[in-house]
Amino acid sequence: MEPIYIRIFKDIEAKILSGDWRPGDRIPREHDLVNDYGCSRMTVSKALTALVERGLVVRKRKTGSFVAAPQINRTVMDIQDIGTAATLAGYEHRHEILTRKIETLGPVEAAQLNSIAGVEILRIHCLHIVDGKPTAVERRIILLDTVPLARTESFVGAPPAKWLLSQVPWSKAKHVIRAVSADAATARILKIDRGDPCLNLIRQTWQNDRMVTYVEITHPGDRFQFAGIFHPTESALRQ
Amino acid sequence: MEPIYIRIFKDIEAKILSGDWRPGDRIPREHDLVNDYGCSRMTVSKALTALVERGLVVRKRKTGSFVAAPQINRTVMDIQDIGTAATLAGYEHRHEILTRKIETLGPVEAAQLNSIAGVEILRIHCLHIVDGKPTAVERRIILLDTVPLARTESFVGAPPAKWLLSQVPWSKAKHVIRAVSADAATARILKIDRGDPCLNLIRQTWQNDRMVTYVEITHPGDRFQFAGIFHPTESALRQ
DNA sequence: TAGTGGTCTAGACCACGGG
DNA sequence: CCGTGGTCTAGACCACTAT
Repeated sequence: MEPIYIRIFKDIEAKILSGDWRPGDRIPREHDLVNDYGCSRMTVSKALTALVERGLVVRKRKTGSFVAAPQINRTVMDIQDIGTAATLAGYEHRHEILTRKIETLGPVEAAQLNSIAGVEILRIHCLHIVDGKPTAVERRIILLDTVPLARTESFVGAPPAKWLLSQVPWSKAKHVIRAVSADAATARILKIDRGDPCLNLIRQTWQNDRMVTYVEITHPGDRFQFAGIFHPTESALRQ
Repeated sequence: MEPIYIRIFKDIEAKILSGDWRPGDRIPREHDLVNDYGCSRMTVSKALTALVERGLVVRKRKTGSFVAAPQINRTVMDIQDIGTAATLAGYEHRHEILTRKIETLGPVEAAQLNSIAGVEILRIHCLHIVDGKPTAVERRIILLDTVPLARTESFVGAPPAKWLLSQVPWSKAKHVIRAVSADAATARILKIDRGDPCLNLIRQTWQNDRMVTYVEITHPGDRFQFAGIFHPTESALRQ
């Protein structure tokens, strides 16, 4: 037996998606839905809350609930560490640490990262090999102040992304995706030609406003892509 | 006065983010939290539901609730139509329709799109100019069966993305982001060199399993990027 | 001021799943 | 079996805001 609040959710969602109720239209008051479905107001409220999360409805005190204005195109992308993605796709994955050194953060980089010059960092360069082919260069900075255990970690057993995930829960992440030309160093490492298009992912992670890590991952354009599917119903109801 | 369920949410979130409670650790039973906070079980449940959505907690019947395993790096990216993005960034935006013709979908393309050959489509090519510079080529297919009004729409007033959003609520979207080399046609339109790196976004949209549109948008690599910030607390609590 | 949603209670029964 | 979470009730008071 399907829960009542899911039935309410689906009914209203269908009305909106079919165009039967248009943006700006008023949705029945909670009290009316209580009567229609013969349930309590909490149950109606749970359905409406899910519809708000789904982005289909806006609720306003005193005035009522309405079909939301058409939304921007928002998508959820899983931006995984390369090893996990490769394993899921059924490929073998390994990594090589190219550089590993402890430095202090210079003023220029500190400004870029919105951090403080002079703090100790671990700088790591790492090559990822998937299915026998070089698939990504990872250039990473880890703030030793936030992650002291990184000082003695070799990253041979698990690549930095995976190791960090197991060490530090993160509370905020920022991503940028760009297309760039391979510079000479990158081309040499990835065994591609200089100037070839590359997909460039930058990720900066914080734990409670303390920066954890900054990483720039460069993929050959012909060997990698990001994909995201947005199934709004599922995400709103966790089904 | 902050709602109780938000206080509970924040307290547990802090325990997890600080590392005080580690992945796999058991969270107090709902009954215990009811005692701790002197509130009803529904209130506790609301907080825990939000923590599940946030990805910090998993709940299991009979066994209890636990700190979730470290999550993959999931981010929410706003993939907006170019006009909206440009306006938000404070730039002037205009578009030119390069091609607009009604066709039937060929078998090869139909297979690519997981659609049916022979259906009527509207094919549109469109150039986006932001801040006076060509910033994107848009190559789009609209299924006239799903969106019959497109047959007579000129797309002069509003670019296709914006017009579609106002016409058709979508229920599923799939995105792919790649880096590619500019081919000759694209390079000419965008006034860049052939082979220059380009950021390529593919979006396919459905309304209740009926395909609405397929679009491929190509940006010069040096004039566009995607950015996403994930503030999990805000998204889970809608604050 | 009055109508609407926002939150909350103090219970209840049920479904699931480990022992 | 029985402890846990999943859902639900029939109310209640409060906060906000359009009028």
